[in-house]
Amino acid sequence: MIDIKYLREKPEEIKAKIKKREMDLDSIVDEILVVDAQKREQMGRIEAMKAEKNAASKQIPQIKKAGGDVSEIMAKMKEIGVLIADGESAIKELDDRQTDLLLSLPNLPDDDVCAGGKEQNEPVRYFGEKPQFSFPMKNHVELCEDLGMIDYQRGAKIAGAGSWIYRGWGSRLEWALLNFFINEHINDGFEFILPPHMLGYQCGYVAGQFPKFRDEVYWIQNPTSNDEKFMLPTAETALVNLHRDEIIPTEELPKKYIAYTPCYRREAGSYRSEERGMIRGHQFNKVEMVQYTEDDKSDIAFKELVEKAERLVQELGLHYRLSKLAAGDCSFSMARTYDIEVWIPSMEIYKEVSSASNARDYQARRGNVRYRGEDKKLHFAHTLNASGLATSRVIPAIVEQYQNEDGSVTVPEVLRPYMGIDVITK
RNA sequence: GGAGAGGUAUCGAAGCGGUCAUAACGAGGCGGUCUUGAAAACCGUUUGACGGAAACGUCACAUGGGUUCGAAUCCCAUCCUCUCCGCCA
Repeated sequence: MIDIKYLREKPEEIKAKIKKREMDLDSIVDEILVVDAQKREQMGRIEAMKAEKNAASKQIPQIKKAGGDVSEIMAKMKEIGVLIADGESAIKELDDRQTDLLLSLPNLPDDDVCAGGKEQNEPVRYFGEKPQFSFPMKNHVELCEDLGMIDYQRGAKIAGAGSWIYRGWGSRLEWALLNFFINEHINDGFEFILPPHMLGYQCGYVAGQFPKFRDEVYWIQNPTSNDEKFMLPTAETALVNLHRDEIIPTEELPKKYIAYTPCYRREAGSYRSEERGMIRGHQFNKVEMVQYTEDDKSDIAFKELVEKAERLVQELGLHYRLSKLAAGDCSFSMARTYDIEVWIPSMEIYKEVSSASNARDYQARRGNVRYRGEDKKLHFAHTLNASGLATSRVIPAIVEQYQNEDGSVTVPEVLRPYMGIDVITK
């Protein structure tokens, strides 16, 4: 949520920043200004009437006590009451409208984030090199099926397209990765959270997924009651709500959390044939990092998150690149995003395994997450998140980058203690 | 699922139609007196949001409605917490 005071003062600046995202929302900004002015004008009138009514209400018991007649004043207050009620419903309408409009504005990109869409993303650095194979390379779908690691057929049979089953060494590799990630984060002082997977609407609202992206998640409805929940599309949704409506004790900042959850996404209409296998599915596993910081310290946290995510990929020995996303490719709620993209040899493409973002105060405003600053005033916290990491892109990278001529896959060294073997064979 | 109790500031808690909502009382925090220092004691001070250039005003007692000239207080709905009973992994 964008600060209405900022919008009131610098509407042109906001319009320009949104344009960097390749969105033109000038008309929305203009409408907000109009609604805002109407609302304030209306509030001034109504508050004056309320002041009059409050004063009269104070007098009534005194006049009564003195034995005076209050019927006239009461009748007058009744009239004013009707006017106030009308005015208030008008204000509420304007306020609701303004909120709707404000919610439809994305976060503003940081000044150093370049304008434009995906094609303007800038690679920041590369790690390792593209592996070369002296034999005919297999893709991860073949490798995983041949080695009995992933069962795509039965996954689709029991749950539909976009669902797969880990089995045998596939499950063991998945589990090893998750444990490896979690242990690294615990060693770095992050608190390990296992949150509920079904969340209330408010969580998606605070994270910035709702109302705009309401259709992209799975909803749980119950035939015997009206309560609705949704399956979290990322643990970020749960973690950025932990301190909703709280004043976090300043000495506890920064708060550093990680959570492991499956991520449930509808991915409606997004299937592409080159994204076979486990590149894009309705459920994938991810370890997510989230930090809450003071509003002048989120840049430090951002750097830490990017470096931590990078380190995991480095330790796995995978070739990747770090990209700084252009404004138009950053998520709706985010002021800046860096992606870590791992090399998938069969696709000859870099695929995202981690996305690190700074939401600044955008989510905290929606969730009313505050702390007391040195100036003794309440400030909105900053929230940041980064995957650390999503396994569904890591496994294809591992099996493809580590494949051997005989169809076996060498286990990355850091995972061997977790798996108890050096090579996955048939 | 059934029965009951409850949700008021940082915490505990009083208030149960107006004269106690900045909100009693207690604790905590901050400042001070005393002290070599600390503790104790004592004194003072401690909500946030919105509108307004300011003066000042408005709003907030879980949430949303209603009754009333006036609601923390009465009524309705919803959410949450706790206790007991039932069912269950």
